[in-house]
Amino acid sequence: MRILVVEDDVKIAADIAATLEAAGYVVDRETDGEEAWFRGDTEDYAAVVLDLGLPGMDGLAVLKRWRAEGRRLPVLVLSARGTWSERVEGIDAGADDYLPKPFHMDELLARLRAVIRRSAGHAAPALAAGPVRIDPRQMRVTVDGVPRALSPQEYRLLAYLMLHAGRVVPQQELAEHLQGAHDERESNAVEVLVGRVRRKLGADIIETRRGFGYLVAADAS
Amino acid sequence: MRILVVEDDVKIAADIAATLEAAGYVVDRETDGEEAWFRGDTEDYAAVVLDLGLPGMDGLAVLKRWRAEGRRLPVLVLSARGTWSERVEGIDAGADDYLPKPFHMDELLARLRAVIRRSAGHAAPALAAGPVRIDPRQMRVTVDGVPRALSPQEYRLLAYLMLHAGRVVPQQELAEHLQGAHDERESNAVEVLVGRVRRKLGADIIETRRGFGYLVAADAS
DNA sequence: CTTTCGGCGATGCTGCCGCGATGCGCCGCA
DNA sequence: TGCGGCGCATCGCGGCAGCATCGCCGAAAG
Repeated sequence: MRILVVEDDVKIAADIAATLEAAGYVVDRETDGEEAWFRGDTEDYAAVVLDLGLPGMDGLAVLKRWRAEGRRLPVLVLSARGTWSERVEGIDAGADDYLPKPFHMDELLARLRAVIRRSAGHAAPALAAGPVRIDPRQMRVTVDGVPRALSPQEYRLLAYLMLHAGRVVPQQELAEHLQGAHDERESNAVEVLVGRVRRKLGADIIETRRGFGYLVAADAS
Repeated sequence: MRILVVEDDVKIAADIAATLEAAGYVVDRETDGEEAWFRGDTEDYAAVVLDLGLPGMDGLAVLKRWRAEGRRLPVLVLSARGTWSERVEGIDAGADDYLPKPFHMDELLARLRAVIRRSAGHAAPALAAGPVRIDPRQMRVTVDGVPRALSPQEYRLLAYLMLHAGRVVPQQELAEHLQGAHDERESNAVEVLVGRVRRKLGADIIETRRGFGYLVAADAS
C-alpha cells in the first residue's frame, strides 16, 4: 500500500511518515503543491494525506484539480484551523474525510483505513441506505431506482446523514455542516430541510430521535 | 456536562466560567496544578480547560500524568505563549486541542464543543451489562436484543450507571452528572428517572442500595 | 421577469421532565 | 410494641422544550 503524504512542515511530515510506515504502509513524501499534484496524477496511490497550507499550490487547489480531471483516489485532508466552514470547503472540493489539527496518530490511522476500505469496497463510491441511493459524482438521488430532484442543501443534508448512516447525528452538527457560522439555536432551518427531504423521498427515510438528533438506518446487509 | 477549568488567573477563570455556564455547562474551577490533577483523576468531567502556567504543578506535567495513567478525557490547553514549539509540546503531551491567549470566548466554546463531540464519537465503546446493551452510535438501548426507546435523560442516567457498573453511585453524583444546577436535595428527579428506566427495561436492571445510591451489576464474565 | 431556493416566523402537537402528593418498608426510639 | 422519621417508589399533572408543518418573502439564478 503506497500512501502519498503532502505536508510542508518537515517535523509533522516525519511523524506521519513514521507512523504510517510502522503500520506497514509505503510512504512517499511531498512538500510542494505543484509537485504533489503531479505525483498524485501520474502514480498510483492507495490514498493521499493532504495538508491545506502549502507552498506552490494550495492544498484545496490540488484536490480540486485532481477531481476536475476525474481522479478519484481517496484523499484525507488535514488542516491546522479546524473551522467548520473550512471543513465544508474541503468536503465540497472532494475530500473523502477531514482531520483537524491537532490530531492523534491513532485517529489518523483509523480514518485512513476507513477511507481506503471505502474506496476499495466500491470503486464507484455510491452511498446506499434502504431504497435510497446517492451518486455523489452526478449529485443524483434515486428511490427504488426512480430519480428524485433535490436542491443543493437538501442533497448535502441527505449525503451527510447517509455518509454517517447508522449513527445519530445531532441537529447542531447538521447545522454547522450546512452553514458553518450560526451556532446558536435561532432558526429551524434544519427541521424545515428535513421536512422537505422527507416529502420528496418518503417520511421513513430519516428517523427522528427526539432530544438526540436524526438518523438514517444503515443497511442490514 | 461538567467541565473542569484549571486557571490560576482569577479574572480569566471567572470569565471562562461565566461563558461556559451561560452555554449550559457545569463548571468546576481549580487553580493549583496538584489539586487539578487529583480532581481530574477522581471525578468525571466531559472535558478539561487547562492553562499551562500554574503553581503547584505545571499544566503540561498534569496532562502528562493523566495520560501516563491512561486517562483519556478531552483536554483543551490554553497558553499565553503561543509559540509553535509549545504547541507541539502540548500536543505531544496528549492535548486534544490548543488555544493560544488571547482568544475569543466564542472560539473557546467552538473548540470545546468540537473536542467533546470528537471524544463522544470516538471513545464511546458499546456498553453491556446483563441483558442490557447500549449502542452509543444509535443512542439505542436493547434488552435481550429487543430495542427500547429511552428519553435523553433516561439514556444518560443508564449510560452513566453502566459506565460505572459494579460500583454504587450516590444519587447526588447522578443528579450532578445529569445537570449540576440543583445543589441540595430539593426534588426527587433522580428517583423518578430511575423509576421510568425500570419500567421500560425491567425492575431488576438497577439495584437500590438504601442510603448509598444505585447500582448496576457488572458482568460476571 | 420568472422560477427556484433557502431562511424565517407562526402555530400546533407530542412527549419529556420536573414537582407535589401519596404510599410503603425500614429503622430508631420511648 | 406502637409511633414517627426517613428514604425511596409510584402516580398524575402541568409547563414547556423539541419538532413538524405551513406560508411568506427576499435573494439569487436562469
